[in-house]
Amino acid sequence: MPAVETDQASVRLDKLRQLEALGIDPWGQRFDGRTPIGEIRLLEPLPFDDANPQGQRVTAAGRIVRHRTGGKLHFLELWDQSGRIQLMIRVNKVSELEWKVLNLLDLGDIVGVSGEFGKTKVGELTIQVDQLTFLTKSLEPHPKDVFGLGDMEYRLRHRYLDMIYTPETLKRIQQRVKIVRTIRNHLDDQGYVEVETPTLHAIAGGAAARPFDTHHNALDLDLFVRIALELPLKRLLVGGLEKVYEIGRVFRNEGISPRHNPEFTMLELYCAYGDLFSIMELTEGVFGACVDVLGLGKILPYGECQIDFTGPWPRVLYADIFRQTVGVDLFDEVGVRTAATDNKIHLELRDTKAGTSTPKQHEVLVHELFEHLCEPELAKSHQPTFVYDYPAALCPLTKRKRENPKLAERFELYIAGMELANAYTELNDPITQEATFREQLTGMNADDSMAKMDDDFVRALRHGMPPAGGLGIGIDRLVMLLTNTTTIRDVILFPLLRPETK
RNA sequence: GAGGACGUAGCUCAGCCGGUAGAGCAGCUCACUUUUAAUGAGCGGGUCGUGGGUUCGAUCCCCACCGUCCUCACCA
Repeated sequence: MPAVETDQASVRLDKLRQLEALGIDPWGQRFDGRTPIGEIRLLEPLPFDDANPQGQRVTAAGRIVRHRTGGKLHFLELWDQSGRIQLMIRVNKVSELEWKVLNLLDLGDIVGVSGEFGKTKVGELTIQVDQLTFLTKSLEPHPKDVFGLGDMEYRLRHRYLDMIYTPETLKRIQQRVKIVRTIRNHLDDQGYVEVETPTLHAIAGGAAARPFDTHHNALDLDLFVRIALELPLKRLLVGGLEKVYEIGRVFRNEGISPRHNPEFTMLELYCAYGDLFSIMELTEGVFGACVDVLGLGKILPYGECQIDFTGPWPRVLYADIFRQTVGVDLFDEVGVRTAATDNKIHLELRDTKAGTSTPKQHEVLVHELFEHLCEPELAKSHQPTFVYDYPAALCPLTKRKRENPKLAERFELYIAGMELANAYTELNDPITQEATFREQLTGMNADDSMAKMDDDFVRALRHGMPPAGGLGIGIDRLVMLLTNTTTIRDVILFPLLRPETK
């Protein structure tokens, strides 16, 4: 007895050949007149009555995701991006050719159908098919969806299957689109203009992160892929755009975690004549619009907790939360060093390559203490909280407070322990800007410094940038928060994975 | 970068003390004109991530590598 061909892909290829033998194009043609399944499901479902058909005629197209065969009666489920619906196909309702095609269908094939919409005896919304059009053959077996897709790697390497068989995935994609569109509408309504600025930068400024390097051959020029949108947008403020924003991809050559992907999407906006506090209100407005568009009320679940987005949100001073949590004053250098030692924070930065170590500057220690002690404290409440007035040394692009130049007018928005937004009253004094670009924080890795001399940017400021407020929002984290998603990989369609090696 | 866990059929997963592999679904064949994870009968399907080692014998123990996940570090 010859070996039976059992490989599922081969079986499917064989069915493709059989379709061709029947004169069917296995890759299909234009198919007009379909209605999304989600809309069909809203029609009035009348019970089927052969003698007196009253149901509405509908046409749909999509993927076969289930197939219950009977002798002369088949039930299938058809899936499209708007939903699923049952198909009922009876032998005496379709042509002989269509019946042969039906018996060659595999899970994952794409078909178009027309027929009467109604409900079966048990009340299931159904299309009783009288026209079956084959549209696309699937040559690979699809995962059986009954128990869902469990393996993260499989889901990420086959995102297209994840979209079909893990309903939450498609839903999150759709919600992300809604959220981003809502942000654009909200800003456009307030007179903001959206722009696109370069991705390739000669100087990777605007944030503290390691950039990706690249090279332009014709100019023989080393370049970086942008790590932030900030500096080009502020040049546009100089140029007279008063309310400007960009939603764009930025790239940071750093670790990957449930909250970090090497490329992610940022919103940055700048508002001439605004400041830190006008930006707080704007931020509440943007978040509020996004929360509203989901239509789930003002209180959304995130993991174990409930987040109440009703504004205005609490505003707490960095210095206050520092004093309360760490127990010493922000500017108490001795106290801070003691607290750092007590909390096992190293007072020196060791450069293992150079074999040297440098004592860390006061503000670096302050912020390490803040991250170790204050951020967990902030995470306990889960509720949106603005933390503002940061140590100036940590903020080279931020305007100093007039009454205390050791503080800068910066806030970060914390929700559920995540940093969701970062905003400044923008530094528009070119003399101070040049000085902060020159000042390297001592005890901080040079790669990580936000202070990178950018003469061209300083020159722009020297021509006069209006006082302004600026805001950055991590769109991926915002979508995570609003869609109750705990890993950034599930709000990014194709997060970075190592390529498979055969 | 450090530590931990995992990798078995198309998918989801079992596999005990080391004795050469199992289930459900999917696939194939047959039956079935109202199913809902349809049902009934039967049949196929595996380089147990890769490469070494120990052993009479390795999916199982050891080492290395590859990949994924988690925690930490990094991300001021």
